[in-house]
Order: sequence, then C-alpha cells, then structure tokens
Amino acid sequence: MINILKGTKDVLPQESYKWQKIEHEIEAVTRLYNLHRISTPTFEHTELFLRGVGDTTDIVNKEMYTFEDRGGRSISLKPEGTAGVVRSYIENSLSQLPQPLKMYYETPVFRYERPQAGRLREHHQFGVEIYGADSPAQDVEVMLIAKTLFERLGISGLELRINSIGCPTCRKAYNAALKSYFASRVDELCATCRERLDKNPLRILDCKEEKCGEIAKNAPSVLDYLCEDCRAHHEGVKALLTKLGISYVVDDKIVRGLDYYTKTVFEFVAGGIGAKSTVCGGGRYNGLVEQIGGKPCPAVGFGMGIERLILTMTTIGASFGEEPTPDLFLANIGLPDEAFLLAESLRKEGIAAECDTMGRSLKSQMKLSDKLGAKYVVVIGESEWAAGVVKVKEMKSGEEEECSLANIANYIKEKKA
RNA sequence: GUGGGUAUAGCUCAGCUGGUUAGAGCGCCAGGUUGUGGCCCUGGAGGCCGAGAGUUCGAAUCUCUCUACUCACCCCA
Repeated sequence: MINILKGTKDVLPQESYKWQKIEHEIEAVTRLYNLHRISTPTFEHTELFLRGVGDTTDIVNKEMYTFEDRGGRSISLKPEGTAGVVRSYIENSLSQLPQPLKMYYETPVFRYERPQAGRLREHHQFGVEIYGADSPAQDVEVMLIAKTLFERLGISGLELRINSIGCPTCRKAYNAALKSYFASRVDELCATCRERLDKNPLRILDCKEEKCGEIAKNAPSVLDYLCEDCRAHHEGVKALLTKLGISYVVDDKIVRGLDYYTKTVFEFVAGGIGAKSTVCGGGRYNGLVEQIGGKPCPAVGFGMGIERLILTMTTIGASFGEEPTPDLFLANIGLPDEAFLLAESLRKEGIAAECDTMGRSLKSQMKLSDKLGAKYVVVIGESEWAAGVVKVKEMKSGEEEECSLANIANYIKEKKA
C-alpha cells in the first residue's frame, strides 16, 4: 500500500458536497461583486516567488516546493495565489481592460510545513485580487466580499481585525523608531527576535514569546508613524466600515507574513478551530506589480483557506446543505436491463434515476434505496412491465400511487415542483 | 527545524498485573420462504494488534530503535 503524502488530504465522496456548497456560494458572491475568475498555473519560475512574495519570508525561504525540471529550469509550486496573478496581469497587459480589474481565483497552494490542525502542505485558497484602485473604498469592498461570503455560508462571529503598516516612506521612520525602542532592551528579547531587530523589527511585534510580547506591548505603534497619505487612507477605511455598521478592531500588532503588503492589512479570525484561526487574510500591496516588472499599479486582495472555512463551519454547526439524493430508484424483479434502460431514458428528461447493477434481491434494492435517500421507488416486475403500470412509492411516507410507465417522468416532475 | 501525544477491523474503541484459534458497536455483503426500505434477529467478509530487534517456555500486552499519524511552537490560510 502506498499512502497519501503527509499534509495532504483526499476529499471523499461523502464530504465533497461541502466543497460544492462553498464553491456554489463563491460563485454567487463573485457575481454580486462583478469579479472575474482568473486561473494561473500551479507552478511558475521560482524567481517569480522570490521577487513577489519576498526572499526574506519563511514561505519562500524554507517552505517552497522547488525543483529543477528536465530543461534545467528552477520551478516552484505556488506557495500563495497573488504572485501568479500579478505575473499574468503584466504579461497579458490586463491594465488595458477597464480598471479597477476585479478578479478572483480558486487554487491549491503548497507549503512544506509541519502539518497541524488547520494547516496542510497542500491547501486550497479562494482569493480576490483587485488592481488599479487605491481608494479606501476599494479596501473595504474587498473586506465586504469576504464578509458576504461568510454570511452566505452561515458563519457568524468572526472578528475583523485591521491595521495599516504604512508605505515604504513611513515604514522607514517606523522601523527606526522600533529599532531604537527594542535596542534598549535587546538583552531581554528571545534569540530569533534579536536577529529580527536588524532585518525586520516589525516581526518582533508578532512574537509569541511571553517576554517579547510584554516588551512589544509598549513599543511604538505603526499608526503613530504613518505619513499623511497613509493616515488619511486608514481613517478612510475605518470611516467607511463604521458607516456600513461593520464592527472591527484595530490591531496594530497585525503584521502579515508576506513582504508585499502596504497600507491596509486585515484578517478575519475564528475561535474554536485550533491554534490556526485566521480564516482569511489580506490587504493592500501597491508596490507589487512594479516589483514584478510592470508599471506601478495599486492592488488589494485577500486569500481565504477553504479547509479552514470548512473547519469553522463544522465547529459552529453551520449547514452545508443537503447531500444530493436520487429522485427515483427503479427496483426490478428479474428485469435488470429494462430497469437500466428506463433509468437512462428518465435521466434524459432531467430526473436523477438510479437502479441496481449488482443483481440484488428486491429487498436488498429497497434497503439500498433507503440508504441512498431516494425520494421515490418503483418496482418493475413481469406484471408491471406487461401492464405498463407501476406503483410509485414515496419513501418518506410509504404511500403508493399508481402511474403508467409512460408517464413516470411527468409524475416525478410534478412531485418535485 | 523544535517539543508533546497516539498507533488493535473501513470507523469508534475494549483487551486487567504477558497465557491457547484477538473482541464489541457501527458500517459493508447476504439471509429471516412465494415481490417492498427504516426497527429487530442470524450469518459472512474484513486484522502479520504500525515496522524491526530484544526479554521470555510463551508478547497486542514488557524493553529499545525506527516509522507514521496527531497536537503545539515557528510561520501562515
């Protein structure tokens, strides 16, 4: 037996309807917000991710599935969804389409990490990418898309956390302030944070070490160092959220793990699904398109983990809808081919018809109908076949009604309507 | 990469301090007379008790090593 790889998961037939439910709602929401789907390859030049995601991030640094293909190219499985979209936006001159260009994707992403609850080596993300608009409204719309999807899936109680991490200009000033603050207490920081101090002091704010957290508590806040433009933007976002009546918390400790973010960052966090509780994370990345080699273009978006979405829905008891069941089961007594052919002709009329293909006894076929959740059952034996009349049994009530064989399709259709 | 936990049937688990052919419930398949599901009853299939080594007359049970899975840290969705 060859087993499945660590950190990967099968979606089994008993549970695939959960995914379909989510995909169905994604389709509905993306239509409401006029988002167009974009699909990019599962693998790209490694260089794209080095430049896009950032070569100092853990994600590309130690978590990428990177290998050489037979042509000697270094390629990597996508560790996140944005870089490929940016590449495609530039490569296909999508800036020529009416802006802002509103896109979404659904894709597997791959990261070589130790799996745990809510964390896999291959997981799936629904993501939104909106290019060309730099307004606070555009940020808020992106948040609304996520929020609307949550609502349609019956998920309530998620907390929206927002922050602004500024632009390169104000970040410079803030980094300097952070460095001087932490430098005074450098001996009390953990080993990794001492390293962070020089390279990326922002990260110290996120450290889970008790001591570091304590020190970070009184660290200067990014929000106090925003430049005029960034400050106004952040205020604009908050004002719009308030007008919409959407509750949120400003958490100036949010530092997303991808280097490309500027200004707004946000996440939707769930309780009770384990330590990995961020269901959706996103923000603005105004420098990314240029970074990859295109003309400067503001952009904002998010990534949402489908597996974590399912986890959340399961723990709060949200409904995934009904598992699909057959409309009609055609049980036969010694007439398997007749039943088989009839089932097929009914399907042509849009009826989900099922029949036995294992040579089961009538009783066994009845049990099967029950287990499959068939709404109606018809028994076809010699006499019915000869007379052209059958009894249609409604499984739920057990009641039977006569119906001519020729009219079964209409009978079932009427019942469904 | 660093810690902790767990490994017995498809699933959830019993199996006391080592003692014959390893168990239950659920699920699956078949039956409970002549052509009707849910409840009930009967039977069947299905386990190298995670792998290897050791202790012992004898190991699912004790010891060691490995592996897998899992939770948590780091980081992230």
